[in-house]
Amino acid sequence: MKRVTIYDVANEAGVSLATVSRVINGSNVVKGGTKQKVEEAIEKLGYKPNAIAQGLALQKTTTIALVIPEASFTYTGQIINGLLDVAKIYKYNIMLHTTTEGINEINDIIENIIKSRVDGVVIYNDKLMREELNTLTKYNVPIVIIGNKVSDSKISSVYVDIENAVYELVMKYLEGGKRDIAIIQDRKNGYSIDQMINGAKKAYATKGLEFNGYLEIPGQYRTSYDFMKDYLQEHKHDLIIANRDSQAIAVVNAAKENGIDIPKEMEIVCVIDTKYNSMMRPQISSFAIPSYDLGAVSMRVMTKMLQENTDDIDKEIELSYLFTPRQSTL
Amino acid sequence: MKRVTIYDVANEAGVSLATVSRVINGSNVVKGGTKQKVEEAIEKLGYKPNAIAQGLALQKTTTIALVIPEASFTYTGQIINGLLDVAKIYKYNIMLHTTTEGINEINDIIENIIKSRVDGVVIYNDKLMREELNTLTKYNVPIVIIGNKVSDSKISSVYVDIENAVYELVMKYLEGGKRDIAIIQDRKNGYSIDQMINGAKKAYATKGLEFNGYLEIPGQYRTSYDFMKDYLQEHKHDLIIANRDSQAIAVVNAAKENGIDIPKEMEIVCVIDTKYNSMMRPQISSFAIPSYDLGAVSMRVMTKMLQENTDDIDKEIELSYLFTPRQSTL
DNA sequence: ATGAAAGCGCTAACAA
DNA sequence: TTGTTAGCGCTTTCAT
Repeated sequence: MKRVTIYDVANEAGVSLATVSRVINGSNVVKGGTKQKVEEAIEKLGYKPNAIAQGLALQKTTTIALVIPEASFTYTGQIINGLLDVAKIYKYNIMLHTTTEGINEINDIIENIIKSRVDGVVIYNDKLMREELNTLTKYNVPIVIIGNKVSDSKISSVYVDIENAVYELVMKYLEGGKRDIAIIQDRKNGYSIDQMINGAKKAYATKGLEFNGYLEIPGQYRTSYDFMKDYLQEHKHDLIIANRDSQAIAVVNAAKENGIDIPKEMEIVCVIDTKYNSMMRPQISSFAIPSYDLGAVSMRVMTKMLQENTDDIDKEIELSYLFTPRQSTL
Repeated sequence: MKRVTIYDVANEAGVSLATVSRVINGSNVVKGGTKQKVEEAIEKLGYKPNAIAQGLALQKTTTIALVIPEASFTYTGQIINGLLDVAKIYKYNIMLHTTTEGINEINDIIENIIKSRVDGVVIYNDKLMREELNTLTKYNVPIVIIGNKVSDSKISSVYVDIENAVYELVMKYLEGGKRDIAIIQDRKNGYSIDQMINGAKKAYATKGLEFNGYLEIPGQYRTSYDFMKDYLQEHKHDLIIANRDSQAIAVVNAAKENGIDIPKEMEIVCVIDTKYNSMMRPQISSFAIPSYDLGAVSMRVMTKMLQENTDDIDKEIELSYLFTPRQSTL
């Protein structure tokens, strides 16, 4: 099938290309008869407007870039779903970029994003990349950050106050006389782990105590499970807090291995959970972080930034969590 | 920052825009001195070529569309990772589209894809959408299908022979004297479920038997787990085959609930597993479907279709599986 | 080795 | 109501 352009349609319909343009853009100045003719021509030729050419002429692509860390998608998957659903409503396309480790690559991605002239970019990344973002801002690309609380004239953010979530949780346990609380992670320090630790520290400080239950998986361990299996032989805590359910599950399994009864001897809570948690026995108590909403709201904010004066919109949107007790806590 | 174009660079460097174009495209006819000047100008102005304009001029966008069913991403996530990794290598961008139920929406997506003038589209969808694909082919868009064995001049496919996988598995059990085998699903009939059933049927037929162990979750059950919990009270099988690990896990949990010992009293196998399987107790025996490779190979095939004569390349690529026994089988 | 100019397909101001 | 025309930013012959 030969490429058919707006000229072909104009010819076929016996009108000028401007008229065709008006028809496909739903202008209401076109007379019924001509509109009809044009539509028939479009139908007959199978014409589909070239979004690239439109993009050039209009200086906008109606596509936004989404940047997420490469990996499991078990968690980010929900974010993507939320984002995509809203994007669909506003007829935006999504260009997907994933980041691996390595600062160089993130620069490549940003370069790429600028070249592709997307209308905006939504970033979910556990590391805050202030410097890299500056490049984007310099080129006037509107940004929405998921998970970090930051903002300036061209940047909005949508997040959950994890620090406070952990603070409240830890406080509750401290009040209850439980003092041996640990936080586990399995990667380099990420932003959300930082927040969790801060929350715990604050809670301990409130009680005049010092928090030092920070568990980092040593490099020689392949997985959290391997580490915990060994670790739990010597240590036991009142409560272990993990970031994701996968880690919490690893702890549960390791605890079983060591004959530790959960939740009686040790309780476990995770911040983020996925559908797999619902299949676990015991099911992990968690904060119900609204991943889908994180994505959906981000995209919504983005459309706002793209339409309205950026000064008029709320640039920091906090979504709420809800602690959901399950079988891993008393 | 004002938009800087190739003209600005040309001015700054005191050359024509053609020369700038040559420099950014790595032409080797440009004299060292001028090249230097141009590069300095580019650097000074912070110029980034406009991919949209390039796309218009070159009639290609170096982006390909990826179509996947909306949902958990636990499985498709790996496919995406594979695809993205090789897309990166060949400098292709990925436009992500998800399909929900409803034929209408898939047509919207196809329309959208055609308008956006992507160079090709990779589709992973459990339903084969012959008719919809025809639209794409009519517009000469190269297509790679993941999971289905189909091909024609503009279509390639990358898949795993699930039918045969199930056939072999079922044969083994039949040989071992176990005859009560069931296949479970939780959605409308999808392509891979069809294949699984076909595989089972063939195996039974080989033995002169008829296969009728097809379990469909009735509408009134919210989840596989709810259904199985009831179902297993009355029925028990030698072997249950599930498509994904999540379903297999549901069966495991339901079996526990009913005091059925796995694998002694009932064995379970799933076709596709994710990282969560490794956390389960018992871990589900599975075929190690190479999801990542499915994505990576698809993208590789796509790049080939984009470069070479489509007649010269292998259009049906079968990836192999490997049955991996774990704790859910004897 | 470099420049001039046509063209990629479309939009939008301006004319008619 | 419709048509004409000048861009949008870049690539690529064809000259020079």
